[in-house]
Amino acid sequence: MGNSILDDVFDSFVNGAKLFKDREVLRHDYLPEKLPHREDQIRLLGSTVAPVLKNARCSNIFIYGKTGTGKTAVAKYVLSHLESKAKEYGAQVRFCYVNCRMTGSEYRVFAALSQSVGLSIPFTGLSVGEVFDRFRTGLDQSRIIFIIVLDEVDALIKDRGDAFMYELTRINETLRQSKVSIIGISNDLRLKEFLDPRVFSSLSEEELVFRPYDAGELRNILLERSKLAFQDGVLSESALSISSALAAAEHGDARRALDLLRVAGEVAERAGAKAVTEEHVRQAEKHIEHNRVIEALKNLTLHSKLVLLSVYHLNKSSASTGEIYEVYNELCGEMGAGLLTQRRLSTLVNELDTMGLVNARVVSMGRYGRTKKIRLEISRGLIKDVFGDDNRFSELLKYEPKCLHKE
DNA sequence: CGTCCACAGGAATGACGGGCGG
DNA sequence: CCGCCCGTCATTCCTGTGGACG
Repeated sequence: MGNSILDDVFDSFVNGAKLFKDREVLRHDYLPEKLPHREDQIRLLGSTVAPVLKNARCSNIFIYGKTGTGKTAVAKYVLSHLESKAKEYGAQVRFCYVNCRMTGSEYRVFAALSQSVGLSIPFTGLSVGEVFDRFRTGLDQSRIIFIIVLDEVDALIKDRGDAFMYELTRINETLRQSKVSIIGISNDLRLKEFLDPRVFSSLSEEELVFRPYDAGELRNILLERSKLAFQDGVLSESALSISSALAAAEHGDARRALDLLRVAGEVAERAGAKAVTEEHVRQAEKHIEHNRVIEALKNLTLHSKLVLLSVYHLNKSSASTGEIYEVYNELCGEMGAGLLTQRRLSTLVNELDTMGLVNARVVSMGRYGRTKKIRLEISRGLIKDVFGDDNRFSELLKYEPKCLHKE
């Protein structure tokens, strides 16, 4: 019977210690019934939106806080409760949650808003202004109080500007039968610097700041969730503490803490352990980072890969833009790809930097110009692994650029 | 103390694939 | 099918600049 290597895997999965009760609870999009240490914010947001229950428009609100401080969770929590209350009181309230970064463009944001007032909008083809007009008329006809939640709105403003925000904040002036309130959520506390003062003041009739969690608070959050997520007594005290401590060090990111704990649980389960230990959390940390990088590498475009390979080939503590361009130039020739300008390469390098694959900072070398110093941020072994598996790149991995050999 | 290197990085513009309404 | 508009990627042209060298 025991004829396959899988038997072990399956058997230990079924018979081995079951650690999880419900691992979904540890996903960061899970909305718990209690949000520890956010009672104040919940009350404040709640009292701000409460007027809609009497069919009055509520103030616009701006919410600040770094990632994993519970902004999204609190907003969704309050609004879902508001929604059921509104049914109870028969208030004509509807809300629409849009994550601006995921949604991508102002066009798609307006499309999403339109959809939630019952319009269907083609995912491309119309002008932004047209979509906005349709949204406005559609909204007005629905005769409702409409609450718009724009999550991660900073992402959109930074690369599209705030013109669309201006339109949105002024929309009430042209509505007869509906009213709009806006809840903006930003990860960047300096967002006001990017905003037209008129937009900013109208947007932040109320402001709400989310402080990062400290290690103790994170510990409480994890404790609450782990009661639902794990079997009793499976999670060690030390695993709990180290998860909170690691996440607290990373600007108090609860999302991070939950990820660590979930992956640690998976690691422990796979190892057939009876409990989740500190060591499992440490492995989870590596595991998460490893996956993140591999995923990022795979999704790079052709030229970004070539640029990264160029940095790899230079193989020194820091290379300049010019050096990289030389190697990149050769690599392009080697694989017969058309080459991009140095200007373009420069922005590709910046992208690699924000992804954390590479470290780039501008330095001046005085008489010898001004350039970016670029260093690989990930292990060379990882690059070998990922690119070695790809036929198109395995050759380039071994290729020795000529420009590196002239004295 | 000015020069001048080797780029940085903004702005404007264009090519391209995709999708619309008419 | 056309004319129009979209977002994305890329090019071209450009002005700006920290600081070692002379």
